[in-house]
Amino acid sequence: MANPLTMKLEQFTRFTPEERQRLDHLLTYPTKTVQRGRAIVREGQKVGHIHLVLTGLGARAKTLRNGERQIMALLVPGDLCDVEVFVLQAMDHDIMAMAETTCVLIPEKVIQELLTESSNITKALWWSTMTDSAVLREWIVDHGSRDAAERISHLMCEMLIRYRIVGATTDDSFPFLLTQEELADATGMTPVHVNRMIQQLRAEGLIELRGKVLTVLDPQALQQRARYDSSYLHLTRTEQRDREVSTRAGDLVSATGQGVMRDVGERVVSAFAR
Amino acid sequence: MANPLTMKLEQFTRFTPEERQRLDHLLTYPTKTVQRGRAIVREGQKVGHIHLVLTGLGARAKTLRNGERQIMALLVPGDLCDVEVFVLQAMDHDIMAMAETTCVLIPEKVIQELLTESSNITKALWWSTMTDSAVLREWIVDHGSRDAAERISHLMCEMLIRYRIVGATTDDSFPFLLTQEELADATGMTPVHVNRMIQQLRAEGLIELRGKVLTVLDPQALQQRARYDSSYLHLTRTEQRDREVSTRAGDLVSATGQGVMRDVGERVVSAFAR
DNA sequence: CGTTGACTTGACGGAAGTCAAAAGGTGTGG
DNA sequence: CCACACCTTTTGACTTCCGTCAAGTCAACG
Repeated sequence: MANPLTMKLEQFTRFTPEERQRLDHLLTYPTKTVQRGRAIVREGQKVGHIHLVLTGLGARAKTLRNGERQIMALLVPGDLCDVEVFVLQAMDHDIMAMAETTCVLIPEKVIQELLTESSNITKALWWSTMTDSAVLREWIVDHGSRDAAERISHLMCEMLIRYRIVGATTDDSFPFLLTQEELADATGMTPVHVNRMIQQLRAEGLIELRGKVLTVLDPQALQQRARYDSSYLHLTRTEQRDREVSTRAGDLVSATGQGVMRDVGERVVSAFAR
Repeated sequence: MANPLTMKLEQFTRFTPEERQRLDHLLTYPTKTVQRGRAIVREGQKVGHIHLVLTGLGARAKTLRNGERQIMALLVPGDLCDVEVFVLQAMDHDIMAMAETTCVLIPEKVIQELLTESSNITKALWWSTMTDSAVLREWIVDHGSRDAAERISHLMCEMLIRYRIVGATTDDSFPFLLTQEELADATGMTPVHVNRMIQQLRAEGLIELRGKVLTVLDPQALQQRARYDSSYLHLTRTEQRDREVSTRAGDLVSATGQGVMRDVGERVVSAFAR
């Protein structure tokens, strides 16, 4: 199986065959599958391992006293759920499964070893948490400065890129596992209004959403509609970093692996070229 | 001068005299003072040192094409501005001075040395970035699930605690350096409506805001008004961690230093006891 | 074929945005 | 020390985007 974590981190750096092996080794730990609507990790909990999403979709969520729920982040395959366990007492929010979701449970000390032994992987993991913060900031901009239609299209643009990075898109289609109610929880609006906005985006010929698959009909136009600018994802792998690791052996797809990865990177960037 | 970074990090752990000295040493690096309205760090920039706020107030902000500005985070004394420089290519947002602000410029490699040499300080810095993320998430909840009056009072509750941590409050008063327009940029509303909500909070007898000083007249009530729950700040220093460092020498205030720090910690927690 | 959950549609109300103008501070220079 | 400019705060009238409530459609599934 492809390693979504590796695919994601390779947006930042290139790994040596040994580093890739180390990352692949992480997938050998026990997995846990959670049904839609149930919690992957609960607020107040403190567990000894880190959850890495392999398939499905997770969401960081807080439920307020009045029963209202706010989704603060979405976790796609390749995302780490709870790096905070290293230092924090307990989770300050829930992580819910928005669809049947499978995670690997990586023991805390395995990550810690990784962090001490490979500075390249360490940097990449650091990059990962930094971009997670950048996504949080962008969501604040979303809620503060964009109207309903923009918020929804912005989220769709972001998801398209993030799914593409882990190779979960076919052209401009990808699994859109949120119900409209959950989408409402994520964008801070009502399900009714979410529905109206989706209709509108459909009417504008920007998207097609049927079943649980979203097809972006005109990425350029959708991006413009959302006032989307992907720079906050910090995707561009630099020439300098590329040179640091001069040779790269084939990966999952053996001989053609390198080509595949390059393709992904280029497609991701080019989809929303400014 | 008191070290606001130390004061903040001691919410998480206790330091040995040596560790405190290392932290104090950071303040000896050159400082930079930025006038209100000017940038401390600009989007796209990549500098070789890290900014630590000593006095004043900074704000992470993005300016959209239409001139609208969104403030995504506020930086009070003791906050680090740009830890991302370690791994990211460039800043994806500006850091603006909301008032005359003084920062120390700590060379990147000094921080890196710190991270490799003292695991206690490393953990504390890690805690700091984790709580920064938690604050971002809470701001998303704010924008998504709270109405105008709640958003403003929530921000005031948060600021009261954060200023108290670094010893910048007198009772329940603290410097409130944002104009109503800037407050509007932070809460995602219009200056006019911010004004109306402030009037309302005044009328309800919750706050007093004159000049640049905010006095919280009834912390309990304001907290309730904002549906505020400080647990996302992860302030509670555990008994376990307290035992790890059994003795603590006096600090800035020499003999009475320990007592002072304890006081701060207790006051911070007790102010908003659940 | 009835039940359930997700999506859709319409009518109405309200919180917050918009526009505009006045009032209150504050600093600077004459 | 006044006068002026400038910024911030305040207030009022009007508009609009989105929330609310409620009913209705549709597909999936036992």
